[in-house]
Amino acid sequence: MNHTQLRSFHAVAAEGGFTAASRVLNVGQPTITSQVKALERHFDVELFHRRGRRVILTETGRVLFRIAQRIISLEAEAEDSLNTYGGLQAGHLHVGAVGPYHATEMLSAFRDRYPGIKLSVTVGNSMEMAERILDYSVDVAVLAHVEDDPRIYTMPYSRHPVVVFVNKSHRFAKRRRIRLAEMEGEHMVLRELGSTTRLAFETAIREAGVTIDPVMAIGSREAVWLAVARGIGIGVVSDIEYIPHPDLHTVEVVDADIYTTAHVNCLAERRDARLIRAFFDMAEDLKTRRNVASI
Amino acid sequence: MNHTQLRSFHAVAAEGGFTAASRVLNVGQPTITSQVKALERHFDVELFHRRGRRVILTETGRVLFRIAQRIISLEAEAEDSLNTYGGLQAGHLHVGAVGPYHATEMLSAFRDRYPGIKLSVTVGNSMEMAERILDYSVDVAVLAHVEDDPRIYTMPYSRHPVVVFVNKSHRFAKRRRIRLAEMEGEHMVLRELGSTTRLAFETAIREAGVTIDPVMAIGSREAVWLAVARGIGIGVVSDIEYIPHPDLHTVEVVDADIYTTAHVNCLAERRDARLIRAFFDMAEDLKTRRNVASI
DNA sequence: TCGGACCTATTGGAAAAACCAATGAACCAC
DNA sequence: GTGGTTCATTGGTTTTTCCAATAGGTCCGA
Repeated sequence: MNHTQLRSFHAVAAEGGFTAASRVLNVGQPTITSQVKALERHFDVELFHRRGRRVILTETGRVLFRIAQRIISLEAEAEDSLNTYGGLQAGHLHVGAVGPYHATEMLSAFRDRYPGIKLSVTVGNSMEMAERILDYSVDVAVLAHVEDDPRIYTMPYSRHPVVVFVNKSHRFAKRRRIRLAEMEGEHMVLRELGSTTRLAFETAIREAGVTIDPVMAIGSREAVWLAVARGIGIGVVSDIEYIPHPDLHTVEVVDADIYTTAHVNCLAERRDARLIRAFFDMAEDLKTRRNVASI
Repeated sequence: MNHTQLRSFHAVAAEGGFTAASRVLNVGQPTITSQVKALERHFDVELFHRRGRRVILTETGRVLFRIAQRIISLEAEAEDSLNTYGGLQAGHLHVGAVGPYHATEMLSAFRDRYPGIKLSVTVGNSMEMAERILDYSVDVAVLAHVEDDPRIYTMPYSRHPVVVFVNKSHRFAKRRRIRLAEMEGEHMVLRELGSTTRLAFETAIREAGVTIDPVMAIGSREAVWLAVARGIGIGVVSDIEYIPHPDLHTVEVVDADIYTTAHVNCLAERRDARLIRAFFDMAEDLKTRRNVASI
């Protein structure tokens, strides 16, 4: 059975005539005639009684019409559904992030722009996020780290200075700015080796010929924060990630360009998937707006 | 949305791959690829994640698949239904007849051959039957009368001698055969003017130059039968229509070829409608079988 | 009862779609 | 690696769909 034939039949039955059906389907009337006739001939049934210029469903036709109506209605439903997803009025975007800091702004903007899209956020380190991108369990990920993998597409999003933060009793506690050289020999609490912030900081001091004393490496931002609050050492953090604390104080490093860059990542081959493109477009807009605002 | 695309999508989702889908649908694999791709491009959605040689439904794809399954299943139902009607395993045939006499044999044979077809029988006179054929309220009609209407197709079915029947006290009651001339001046109980039996009989006696005395014309076979039983006159009837009665006796007319012919009729343009053709074919078979049996 | 309006059927040819064979590229199991 | 399997791409062919023109019929009102 041909679907065009079924659609023609349905229109004729619904509109009560071949000509009326042809108008509804935007085709010529002979087309309708031949489609319905082909359907009748193929199954060797009569679907309509042609009484002069009136057509009346036969019993067979009535049975078919009931089924056809359900099919047509389901097709409309399918089309609606696809339009809804394609038009970004429904859908589900899985977002990965190494921490909520960079991602929240984007998630909030995305939610405002596409209220119908469900958002799920997975938090994990950069390596985990890269894996999840590759196995489709997240659609986009906001990372500081840049994956060196041709399968992953990366867009720089925002640049954040790395600041030093110290306990209130530390000698830097009264300072607003320091120079890098002043950190020589400082006890420091650092993140684990893979941390992008740590990498940026260590690159900077190595270039400046400064050496520090890494007293502790901890695998969590909050743990570092607490350790510094207790005076175990001083810490470094991306300014956007810094959480105020009564015992803590931040200090700007003036003579070095230490920063981390947040990137939006996705599977390269999915760069143009509807939802993913929408997320990147929105990130692009946020970036531009911030630049304009800062002028 | 194109139906071919939907079918391809459904097969891929159901079979778990493009190649598997192409085998099920008996088309080449490139066809499937292009159909699904076209569907995705048209609505700007992703339906499958292509993970190497494995394909996995996206959320959008899952939603569409559920709808597509229902559509495909309804299409199978529609096709089944049409095959059932086309294969004469279901359907409804409206049969008209002037009396049950000629029709019952055919109805019985038809029911045996096509047990799934519902039969409705409408009884009425020839003129009513002709009208009902023309307005589609009966599909076929078994009549003695031949309609002189080009829109009605007619097939002769069986020829039945017209016999005379008399009351036990009549002078013919002891006879097996009479000649037509012997009926000169007889009191006769006849049917109404339109009766085919009456017409055949009157034509025969006119040709033979015999005149009779029509004492009564009654519009019902049963009424004539009763009138003759009471001795009001003698009657004529098609032998197949004759119903025995203790007070009645049938007499054959040997020197005249008086008979009626049962015809099967239908709307000429519907001669090849499946059910109608089946009825005619069956009538043809019955006729042939009777001729063979009579040799 | 006659003609205009309206409807379905038919036909031949044009436009569009579905389709395939061949081939490429990526992946997986051995 | 290597062969077997899978999806993607390309071009050209076959099939389907479609239309314009037209015929033949019914219906309705003058």
